[in-house]
Amino acid sequence: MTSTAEINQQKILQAVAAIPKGYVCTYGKVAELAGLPRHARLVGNILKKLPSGSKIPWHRVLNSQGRLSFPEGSEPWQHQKERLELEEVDFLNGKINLKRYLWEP
DNA sequence: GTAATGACCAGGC
DNA sequence: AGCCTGGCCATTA
Repeated sequence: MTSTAEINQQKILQAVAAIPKGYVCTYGKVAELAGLPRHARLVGNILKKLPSGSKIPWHRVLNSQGRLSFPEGSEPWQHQKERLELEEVDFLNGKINLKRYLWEP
């Protein structure tokens, strides 16, 4: 079915997949890069439903505060943090320095 | 059809 | 720093 989500999902996933290794992006930016301004929320909704094993680097997507969108200390939070650290993204005080790692084309 | 929810954001206090 | 509000849009009940 060619629902809106179907199309937007591809655009958003494509935008997320375009984030280079070692960089991160915010939800708002991802939506904007996908050609869907102000769809930040939709990005979260889609990533949430994303099947595990997907090749989408969802861990490179953060909220505008440079923090992970999960409660600090939770399982998915640790998982995402770990993945980012493997890509040379450093955490300072539990937050990421967006000035340094934010990907802006 | 309406109402509530969400891995959000920016602005105001 | 924090918390609340309005907005945005798709999904879900």
